[in-house]
Amino acid sequence: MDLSDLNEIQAAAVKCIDAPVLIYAGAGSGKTRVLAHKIAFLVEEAGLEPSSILSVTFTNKAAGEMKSRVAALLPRLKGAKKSKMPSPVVGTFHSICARLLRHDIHHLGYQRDFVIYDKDDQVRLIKSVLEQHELDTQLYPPQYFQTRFSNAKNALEGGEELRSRAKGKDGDILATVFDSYQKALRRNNALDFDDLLLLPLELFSKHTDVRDRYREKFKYIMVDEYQDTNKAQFEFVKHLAVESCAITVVGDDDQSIYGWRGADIRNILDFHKTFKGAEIFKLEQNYRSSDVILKAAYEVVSRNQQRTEKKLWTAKEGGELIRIIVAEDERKEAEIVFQRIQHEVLVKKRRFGDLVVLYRTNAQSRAIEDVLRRRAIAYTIVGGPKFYERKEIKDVMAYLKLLVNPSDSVSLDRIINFPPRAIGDTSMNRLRAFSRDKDISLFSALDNGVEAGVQPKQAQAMQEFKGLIERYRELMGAAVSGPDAKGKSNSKKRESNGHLGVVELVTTLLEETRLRAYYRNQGTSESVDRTENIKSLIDSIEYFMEDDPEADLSHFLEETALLTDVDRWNDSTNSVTLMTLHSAKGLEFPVVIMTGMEEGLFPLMRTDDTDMDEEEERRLFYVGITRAEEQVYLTCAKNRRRWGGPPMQSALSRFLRELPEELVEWSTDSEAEALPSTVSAAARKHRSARTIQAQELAARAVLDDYVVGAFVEHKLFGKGQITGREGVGDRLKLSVQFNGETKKLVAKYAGLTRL
DNA sequence: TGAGAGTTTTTTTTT
DNA sequence: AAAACTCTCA
Repeated sequence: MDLSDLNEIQAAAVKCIDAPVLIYAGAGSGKTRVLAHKIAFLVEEAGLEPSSILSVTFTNKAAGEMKSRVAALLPRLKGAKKSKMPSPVVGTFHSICARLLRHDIHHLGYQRDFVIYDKDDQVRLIKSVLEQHELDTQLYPPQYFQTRFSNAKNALEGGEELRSRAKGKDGDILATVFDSYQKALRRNNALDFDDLLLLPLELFSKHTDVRDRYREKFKYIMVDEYQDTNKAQFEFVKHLAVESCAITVVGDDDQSIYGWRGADIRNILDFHKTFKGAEIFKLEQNYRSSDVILKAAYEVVSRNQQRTEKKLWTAKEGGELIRIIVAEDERKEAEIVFQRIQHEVLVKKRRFGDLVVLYRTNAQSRAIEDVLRRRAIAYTIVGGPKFYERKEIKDVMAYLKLLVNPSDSVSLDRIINFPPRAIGDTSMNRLRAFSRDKDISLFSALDNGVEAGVQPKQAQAMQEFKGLIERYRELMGAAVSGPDAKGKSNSKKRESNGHLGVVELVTTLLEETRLRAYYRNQGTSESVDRTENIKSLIDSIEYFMEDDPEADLSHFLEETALLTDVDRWNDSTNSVTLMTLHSAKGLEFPVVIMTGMEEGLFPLMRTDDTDMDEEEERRLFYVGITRAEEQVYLTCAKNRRRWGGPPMQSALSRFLRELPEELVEWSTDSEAEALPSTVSAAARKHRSARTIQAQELAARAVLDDYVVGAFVEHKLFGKGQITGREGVGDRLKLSVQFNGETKKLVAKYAGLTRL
């Protein structure tokens, strides 16, 4: 097989298939290329079936990339009909485990149509457990339990460890609540994120026949971003590969940034202990960044004590200096971000899609977003207020989840009285007590309202609701038997007629429940957004179904639960990307603008408890810088307000001082504004840049001054005032009020002059 | 029971 | 500053 695309070390790592392989792959060292080649190599040279190779990636997006790169390398994969030729199994730990459990979870006494609880669902469930134990949720915040439980599970610990780690009564409470929480999950036929990783382990150790089946199936295992695996993930890999030793893992301890999520750096450092005779390769040639960027990044990260020594190098020389810009406050900082975008696009002739703005916390995006919106810069936010976490979306999803799995009491709780059906807390509490007493699911208890001591009117409403859900379950083609029957009913028999397509089903359901109408009739500007969001949820269900006509509702639910924000990010739209440093891992951009470079914010310091992990913060900084190919900007604000309070003075981030002086260039926002009036060479350069900008502005109206309220002049209509705007770039339309008459004009062609 | 006013908390990063 | 939660009154 042709490995001429690879350098010597890369090729050696690909060809080494007789021993476990650990590849230290620095940022931008071409590890995806290596992994893709190795899969192709295993197929071509070792004769493995593609479907017998399991490749674990960090995001689903990376999985998609991996698949298409492998396909490009394997002509027979590419040419063949997709359905004919099985492709390698590529996905994240979570999605691979979910798929596995859909197959085999019945061995553990769960039903296959389990739903996945996100953090919000978990907290709700914990809250109801706390109430059941009559614990004050003020004194015992559900959030806290959620974190503790998740950490415990990630470390493969349970109630006992929780008990012994905490002192005294707290330990008992933790253990008790944990126990009830687990039981509640099981009753609801639900798994939380951590269970997705844990249950396969339980399955493998209790049912070795199942484990052996998977060992047989997966003849070779590859794991990317190995430095970010936690204990459960490590055990999963170990189960499958410890005997065969047919495994390659790729990682970079300098890019380990998920310690807080249970990622265990020892997994990479102790790899050779678990997998005997491991071969280690270090990829140190970087194909992404300029020499300046690499040197700066190394200077910073090499201060860390806990790391294996490696130093990236590049064949490129020199590069643009790193620019640090100090702003007065976060508003000015956002202005600077805008100016730099403007500069890069107009002067350096870059596309908007070449730029990324990074920050430590999601909350920082707002100030930047405000300015970019005002300035009509097309931007895309990755993460932040997440679509699938919006209230209205969760409401609709709760209906869908309940259709798939009526045992899901968290979803039931959420929607039983939404839109209002006159079933309040009192009634529900009675019903809950009743269902616990009789040990039946909350859903089936809906029939027994009167028996549970609920008022007749409410009891009837409950029955009606149950009838509604059941009717739609039938329309959907689900087994009619209900939740308490054992889950041998297979989902795949909806060829039979009388069943609605998923989209029709959802639309009708939303009409009948009047949920959409509820939001539509609120009449607030917010409710307009919410209605829109519901619409786009339906659209995305439609797309999903078009993509995979075989899929059903539970597939859709699974996908939405496991997709990350980066997965949903469409990098082909030509717009500036805004995201957190964590989300940026694995990505690259010509220009990186890192904001909020202040002590306390980055490195981030929590005001209350535990002190920060300085080394991890530094690695995060390293990850940020090494995303850049050519240019890095670092900005900070001297004063910043955090959550509404008065502006607080902040000191420059220590990381700024750790950069070698000769590689950086400092300026402040006031200097930046003053530049054109001075006479230095740099300033002249800058001024000519401004001139170009002005011309470009008029011609392209991409970066414009057409703010609402501005006064403009039109050749024909004369003087007017801008009253509204829609669209961006060439499609920017302005509403302009001229002398009593309002006109809508396409900015590009209107030839307006700002007054 | 339901709506609206008033109060408190939140923010670290994410599967 | 916004969302989530609690309280009060009809």
